Amino acid sequence: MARKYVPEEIETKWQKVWEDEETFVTPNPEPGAVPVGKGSDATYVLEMFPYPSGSAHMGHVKNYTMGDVIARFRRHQGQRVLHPMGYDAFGLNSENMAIKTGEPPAKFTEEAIATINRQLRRLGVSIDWTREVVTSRPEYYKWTQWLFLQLYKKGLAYKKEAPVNWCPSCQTVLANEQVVDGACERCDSPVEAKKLTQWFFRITDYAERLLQDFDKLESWPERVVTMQRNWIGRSTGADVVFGIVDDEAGAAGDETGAAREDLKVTVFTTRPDTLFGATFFILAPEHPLVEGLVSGTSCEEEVKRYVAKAINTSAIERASVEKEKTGVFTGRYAVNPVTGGKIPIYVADYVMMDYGTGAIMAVPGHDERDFAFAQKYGLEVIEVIDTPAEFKDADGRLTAAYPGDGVLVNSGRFNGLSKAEGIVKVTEWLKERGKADFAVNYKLRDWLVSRQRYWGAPIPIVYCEKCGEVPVPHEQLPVLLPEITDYAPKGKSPLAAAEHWVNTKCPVCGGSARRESDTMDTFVDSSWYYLRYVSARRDDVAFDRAAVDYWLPVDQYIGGVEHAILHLMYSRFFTKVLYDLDLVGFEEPFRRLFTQGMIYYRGAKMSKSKGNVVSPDEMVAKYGADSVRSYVLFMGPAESDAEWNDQGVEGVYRFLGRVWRQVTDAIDEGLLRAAKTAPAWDPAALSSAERALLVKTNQVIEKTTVDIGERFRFNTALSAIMELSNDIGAVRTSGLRETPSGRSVLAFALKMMVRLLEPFAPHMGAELWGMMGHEAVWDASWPEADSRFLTDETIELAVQVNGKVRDRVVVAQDASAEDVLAAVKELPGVVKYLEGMTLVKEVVVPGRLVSLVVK
RNA sequence: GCGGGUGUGGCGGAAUGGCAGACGCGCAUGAUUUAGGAUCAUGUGUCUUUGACGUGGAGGUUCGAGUCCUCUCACCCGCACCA
Repeated sequence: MARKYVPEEIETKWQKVWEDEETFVTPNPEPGAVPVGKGSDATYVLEMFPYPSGSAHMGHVKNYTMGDVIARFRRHQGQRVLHPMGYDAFGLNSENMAIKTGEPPAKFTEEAIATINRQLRRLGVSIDWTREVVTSRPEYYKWTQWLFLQLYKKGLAYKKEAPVNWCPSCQTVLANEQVVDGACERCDSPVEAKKLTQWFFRITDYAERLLQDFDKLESWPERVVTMQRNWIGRSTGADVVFGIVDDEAGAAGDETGAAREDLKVTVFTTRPDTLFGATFFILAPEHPLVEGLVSGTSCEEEVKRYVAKAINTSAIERASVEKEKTGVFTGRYAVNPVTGGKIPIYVADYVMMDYGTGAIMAVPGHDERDFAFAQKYGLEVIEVIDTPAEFKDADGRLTAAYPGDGVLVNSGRFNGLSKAEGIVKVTEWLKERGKADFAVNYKLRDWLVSRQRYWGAPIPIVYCEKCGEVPVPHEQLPVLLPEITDYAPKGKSPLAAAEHWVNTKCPVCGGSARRESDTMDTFVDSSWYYLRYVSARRDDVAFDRAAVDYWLPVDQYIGGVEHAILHLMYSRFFTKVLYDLDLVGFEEPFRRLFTQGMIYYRGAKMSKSKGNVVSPDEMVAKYGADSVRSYVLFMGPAESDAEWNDQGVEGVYRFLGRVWRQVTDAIDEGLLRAAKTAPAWDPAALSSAERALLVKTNQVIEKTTVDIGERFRFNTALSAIMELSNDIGAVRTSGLRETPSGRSVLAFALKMMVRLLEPFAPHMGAELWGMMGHEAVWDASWPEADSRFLTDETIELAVQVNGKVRDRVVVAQDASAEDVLAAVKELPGVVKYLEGMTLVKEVVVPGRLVSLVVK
């Protein structure tokens, strides 16, 4: 008697089998057993590892299911698949819990890991758990610290004073990500800028390679590449040196004025061609020259007041484009290096200290911002690029800045050049005179990695009274996090208060020393975890080179687009550094990247505060893992956002129930007792109904293979399998089961349906495949479509006359165009439209349609 | 402002330049059932229905356009005084 479909029963059964038999454990090849380099049989499928806050959500379910479908599919194709899992376990969630409760963050972290671990196993994700990594455990962060030291030795990790985000209420430094609209994410107080000495990684050294190596990627979403490109923000132009002179009256600055004539300020500009139109000069309020320039002048008071105000204005407010431009005159002048003319120097907060040199030449005629400033302060505007009339008033004066292309005018010897020529010629002319050079500028800043936080990897540096800054030697790693009781930050890292830990001995001279008390940004942990998986249990190396060479780079990386910039760019940077250190043999870690869309519910992103969360646990309990897995991929294209629909998951559950019944009923009828291998059908001996089902089955094999393997269109793969199920259902009452060949076709269709569905619904796949008398569906090779049965013998073509479908014609699949046309011209629906007309064109699209044009 | 993307039934969505709406949800009718649920069958873009119209809008290319080109509107995402 057919068993009822009880997902929980079969799912827990197979999950236990997979666990007990270590089905998905994939060891590294024995040393020497494989050729050096990436294994031709090796595939690395990786999903971004979760941050363990509480429990897994539907986004995780989608992410890990997608990876699992691909991993299972590749295994069926004969690949050895590395499909590991781990936890990005350092970070603020557990730390904030610790601050609130006084209990150690490790406790919350490990609890969350246990929960997510259980959830992933309950979903039947085929993971090699022997490779699990947890970034907050000493056996992992030992190697994070080791990597820090590799960068340190290369001069890529360094300290400098830098402004950071400071929350006065929480008494702590915040990461940029924790600053939301200029306010603290946790308490909403406005964030202040504070100068602190911080550790940085010199990612700017790699800016050019990070841009160039996009060419080395096989398949990344264009928008991710674009976002990174914009973030790196390369622009080309020139550094131009301006001299500074005293004001003509010389009243206030007489005594020091002489010295200032030698003073030089460099600006970066993308438009050296407009230099003749530079009518004033601006310094950022934070520019180091400002104070000296104005000291003792009549402008001093006003400038100092302005600077103080600008520095106290929040970054968000100051960066607002809508804000009216403001500035103050310094009483000093710069010398335009091409005209020799004196131009006034202003201080204005629309010039930022952290881009370029913090000083600009202002060309109001051809820069909108400079134009607005010139208007407000009555400064001269000169047209130096021939400007279209719509930018001018009746007198020919500019009414708006013209930033476009044009011919140079009012520019002396350079008149008549194009914008592009002007950029080159003006720079070259100045370069010969030592006043400029070609320059490239990036928006990318060095990566600030120190955090004044407890729950992170300690930076492995000690400060010795005698030897200064000393890296912790390899043998002394890991620098363990000390156990403390008060996790609340008080302006510096909670670690700084752990005196017994901070006080240590200098590794060089043995004298008394103090440990660095800052910890590393958690993005450091996640920038190399994909390497650790290959050697997760090794305690003598971070990763084994031969194993890395065999498995990496990652063939398919899958995750959310929210990591488009930070995580993905930091990982690319790390890989390049490791390549330069000859620790890995490739420069890009992720060959193919897939960014999945988010799951919404009731019109919004799921969140606990909105109370619109769909719990994976509840859904799995109600419908089973197979249904939840299948539904998250059936919702729509995996890369698009999609809205969770309670009835949608029910529909998929019904579909799986139908598959279950179709197969179990067939087994009860003895239909599947047929031979275990596919019979070699004789095309000529098949009835049309048999052939139709056989063709459908082969078409679905073909489509599913392409949809999973090449297109990542899981929704259409599932649709196709549903169609197959519908067709199987439709022959239930037909005569198909009355003949041996009919029964064998039906049995074949049922088997293929189970096989094709298995990556999505692996438990049902294992159960039904077993009930059919086979073993270990997860090891079976992927079905291949039989090209003899991909099309039917006859096909129906639509017949168009002047673009409108007027009739249909059934012809042999391989009929010639002549035969088709001859048949078409007999059709009553066509004859009607041909009468009294002249046939001017005939188009036959094989397998599609026929199109006739008449006049 | 700059960059990227998306617009198709009541809903999610499908469609190498070739019969728009596959598949699923929902809905309707029927069968089964004491009833409900489940299951099965049939139907389901719109309209003034012998036919016409339909993929945000307007043009264009083509025998043929959701798909390619030009312009335009709406929404979403990223960056944003980047010199």
